[in-house]
Amino acid sequence: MSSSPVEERSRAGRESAARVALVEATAQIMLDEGYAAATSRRVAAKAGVKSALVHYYFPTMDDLFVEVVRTRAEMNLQRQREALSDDEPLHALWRISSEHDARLWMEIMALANHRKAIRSEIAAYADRFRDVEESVVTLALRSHGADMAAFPPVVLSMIVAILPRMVVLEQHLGITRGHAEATAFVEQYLDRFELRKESRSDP
Amino acid sequence: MSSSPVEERSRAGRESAARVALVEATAQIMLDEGYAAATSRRVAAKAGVKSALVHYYFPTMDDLFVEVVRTRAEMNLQRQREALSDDEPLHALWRISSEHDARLWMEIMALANHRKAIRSEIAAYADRFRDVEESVVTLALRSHGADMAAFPPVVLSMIVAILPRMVVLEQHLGITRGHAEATAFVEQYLDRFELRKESRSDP
DNA sequence: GTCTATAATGCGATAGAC
DNA sequence: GTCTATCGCATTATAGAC
Repeated sequence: MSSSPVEERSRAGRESAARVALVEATAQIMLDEGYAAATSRRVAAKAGVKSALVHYYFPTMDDLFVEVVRTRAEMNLQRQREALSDDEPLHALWRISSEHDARLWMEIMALANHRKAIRSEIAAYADRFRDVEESVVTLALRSHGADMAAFPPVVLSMIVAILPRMVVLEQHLGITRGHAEATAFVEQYLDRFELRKESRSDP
Repeated sequence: MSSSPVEERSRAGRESAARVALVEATAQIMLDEGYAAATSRRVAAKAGVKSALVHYYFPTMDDLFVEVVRTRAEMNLQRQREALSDDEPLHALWRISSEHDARLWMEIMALANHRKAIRSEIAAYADRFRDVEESVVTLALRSHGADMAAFPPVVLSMIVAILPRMVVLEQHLGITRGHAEATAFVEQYLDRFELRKESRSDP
């Protein structure tokens, strides 16, 4: 290991500048031009290194894609953790979904449809993510004595997770119909289960 | 034109056997292996012709992809039209969404994210599709005197359209959490607005 | 309308120098 | 750890025979 003092805390060279740059460049190209455009030569150029280095860090391109999924999954789970300590975790989760880079995840899902390694990675992530979502929603509903048989928390959490992502995707395609109504509808339901009376326009 | 008597009714050679086979082969490869695998050579091989013929019918690969989108869009709009004459059009639309090839549309959307020609094509289709969905839902709600301000038809129609597609996609990725509950939830709402009392388990 | 042949480019991956 | 150089193959697209 040729770690300088500054790098010493990084885990076994997994965070060398070039490696991190390659993963980030790959995500960026996938987002901008699609997963098919993320070739070893293109990501190397964007990261400012030569393409042979891609194969030094990631023997196959699949290894690189898996690392992109892992990295972005951890980023999102971290954002989710932060949302839990929000005053209104339900609203915070909804906001995460909206800000979420839905378009990158669409690329990742399309990729996962045809690559086993990525499929397992994304499935594991989705399970962890939905775990947290469901428990937050369950808590919110319970504290309002909602009828959870008629309105299962996991369903509300799926709608809260999926609808805003779909709106983002559609907007990029030039589709806008129903978006305003869908957003208003979900927010109205969130308010119903998580509105701190003393905090709205009347502090 | 060298049309045989049988082919005479087809519009200006746009439906030659080879051309149709190429479009179908492309859709199949996109579904099975992703849009990146749909190369001129691969689709030609699958259609049983030589790759130069692909470029005879479709000067660029984008032209071919656009034709796939057009063809599948027309197929789905036709299925939708048939659903309208169903005894329970709301349930029929829900069924279409479920049977819908969500995975192919995911590929098409990923492709559309980065290719302008395909983007316009899919936007036009989505608008026509959602048009019909919305009016069917509006009719169903109105005939039950539902509160449409609190429950906008376009939102219900989005949920009815998106949720089952998402379930299909996730299932293929190995995610199952919440699927049964989501399905049951939507069906319960459909039944509420479109249940012919005399037809259920008591004919 | 369909083919053979080919040009020009880009790809993933590896060997080996430094 | 990063580079140069290269192998072998696939890609889109075109030219031109039939």
